[in-house]
Amino acid sequence: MKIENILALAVAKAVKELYQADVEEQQVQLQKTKREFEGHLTLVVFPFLRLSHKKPEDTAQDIGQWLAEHEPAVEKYNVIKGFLNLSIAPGFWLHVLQSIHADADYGIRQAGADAPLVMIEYSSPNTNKPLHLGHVRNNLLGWSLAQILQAAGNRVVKTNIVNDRGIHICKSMLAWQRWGNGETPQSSGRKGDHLIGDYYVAFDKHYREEVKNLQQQYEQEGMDADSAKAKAEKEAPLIKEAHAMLVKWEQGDAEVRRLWQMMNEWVYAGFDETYRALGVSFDKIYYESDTYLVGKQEVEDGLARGLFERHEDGSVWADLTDEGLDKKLLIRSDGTSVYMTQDIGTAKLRFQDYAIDRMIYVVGNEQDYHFKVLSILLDRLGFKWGKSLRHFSYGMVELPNGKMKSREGTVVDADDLVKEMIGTARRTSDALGEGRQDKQDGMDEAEKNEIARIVGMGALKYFLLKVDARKNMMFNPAESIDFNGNTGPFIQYAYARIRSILRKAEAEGCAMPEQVEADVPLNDKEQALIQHLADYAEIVMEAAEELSPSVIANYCYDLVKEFNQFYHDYSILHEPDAAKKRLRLVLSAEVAKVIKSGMQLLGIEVPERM
RNA sequence: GGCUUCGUAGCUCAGUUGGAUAGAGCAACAGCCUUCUAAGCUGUGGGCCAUGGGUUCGAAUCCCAUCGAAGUCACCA
Repeated sequence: MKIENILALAVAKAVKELYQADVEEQQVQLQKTKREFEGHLTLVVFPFLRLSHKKPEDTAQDIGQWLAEHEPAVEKYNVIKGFLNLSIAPGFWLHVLQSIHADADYGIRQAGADAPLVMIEYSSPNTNKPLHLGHVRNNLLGWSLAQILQAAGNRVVKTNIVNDRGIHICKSMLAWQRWGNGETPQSSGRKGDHLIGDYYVAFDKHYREEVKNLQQQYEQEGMDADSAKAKAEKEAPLIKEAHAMLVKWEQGDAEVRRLWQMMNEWVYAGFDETYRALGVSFDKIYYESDTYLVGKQEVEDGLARGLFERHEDGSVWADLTDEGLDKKLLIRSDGTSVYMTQDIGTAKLRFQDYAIDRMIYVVGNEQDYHFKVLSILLDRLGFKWGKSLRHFSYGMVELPNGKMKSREGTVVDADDLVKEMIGTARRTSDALGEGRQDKQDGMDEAEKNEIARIVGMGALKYFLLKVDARKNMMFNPAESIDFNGNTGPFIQYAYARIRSILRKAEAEGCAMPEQVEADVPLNDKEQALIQHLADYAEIVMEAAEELSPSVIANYCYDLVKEFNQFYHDYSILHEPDAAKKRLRLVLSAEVAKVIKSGMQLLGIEVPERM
């Protein structure tokens, strides 16, 4: 049982006996005692004043006295204003440490066969360009959320919806046809998604040129600038050709489909590589080309049931004005489907494939409105899960000079970023290796590279996950990523140091004790560490409930900070008192265990040495 | 303009059922490697928690207004 619960119970009892008043266990406010005061847990007594009819100090004194006499876990207490600071007996902390020590999967709940099934959609790339930093944030958040939900006892299905059809793909296809000379990833040595991205950019470049020329022509014919531009954007030969290609695609034209198939395969091969580097994967991948017709059918059915309206030009709309929203287009006048229609189809297929209890979409906050509408539409269409779908809305990554825009070339490419992080990690390791002691002593090249990969990716992942996902975040390519301070490598380093100590202890023949011995005295830092470890199980549940990887990240950082202070002040291997040494070995091992577990929930690996 | 979200140190960020003197890291300065890995530890300086009201024993946290930023309001996805 957790110490907070034990004390809450005891406090309720104390109030009952002292003031003859009933207090719910829930109402008892216990918080960690601030560093500058003595004690471990602090009771806020203000809520009890109306029961005691006494001053805060006296009330705290009363309750403290009672607890010290009746509750064995409370060793002593002190009162500062309305705050009752309680010191917990060392024996209790040893007991807590033992329970953590005995549980190999401490903090993790196994999902039973009847556990809730959560489907989590993330990544959702377009197949016309490579992944960038924004996608990286999405992928890492999605993966981490899946790990956290699983650790909290849910069954989790990770899914991806690939936007593999539409005008954007046709643009790349057209550009490749026109200027590609049959270039392939193999012939050019270029990663497939980048190759396709190049042609998308090429299309845009030529298209803009056409628009510019046409606009000039229209203006000379007497149009004003704005309408000339609008007309030019529609009339440019390239965009008309792309549209014609899209129509052919929808009609199933064999030639176009073959090209589409081939180029998408290139992109998928490229994405797979990036996903592998990021350490993410999916249980089930959906393709928009498979789901958009389902969505269209669903909308037609809804139309037949009078849920939607068809305009004169043939387009289909949902009227959401009674919900305080606008009217929303579902099917274009030319009969093709839009984004919303496809999402309806995808949702339907998913719930056919899985008995989903909970659906979570990891999608950027620029789509808040979209998911609000999707939820209402699914509900109206009669899907009982429509109302309860959850849009995990995360903020965008901003660059010092503004938003990332692929057209303006202000994107941070995912592959480049990964490469750069790993390279920086390697150079940092090499530089530190030249110091007083060679950290890389005895490592071969492969091992050095593997550590650089783990550390570089750890830095990147931690940087993106430690901040509150809902907020926009700033990424300064020049100086943002650091390997010191509140970073992934800081935590990984602490882990590697502990592992090193444990290896040395083992080599000395000092085996890890099965049991934590009772009656070993504890100093403040040891107690604080145990108290910190004791929170982990609750932190995991909290992270799952709030869907917040940053809760885990910040917990791990605090834990490591605490450990580092301990590590600095006390020796472990050189501790002369054998019982004390055994205790510290257990304590260190448990800190390492929790770090590893927490980092795993963030998708971050920990190195045995670095 | 309507709606949504956000505003905490020079910079990047923590701070959730309202609790003590608002915390880290980076950057600056000053210390600590002859003992377990210095990617570390210790110290100094740095704050009108955007602004103004309100709610109460108590507000960075809850409510209202104002200012500022971002997103969205497409026959793009």
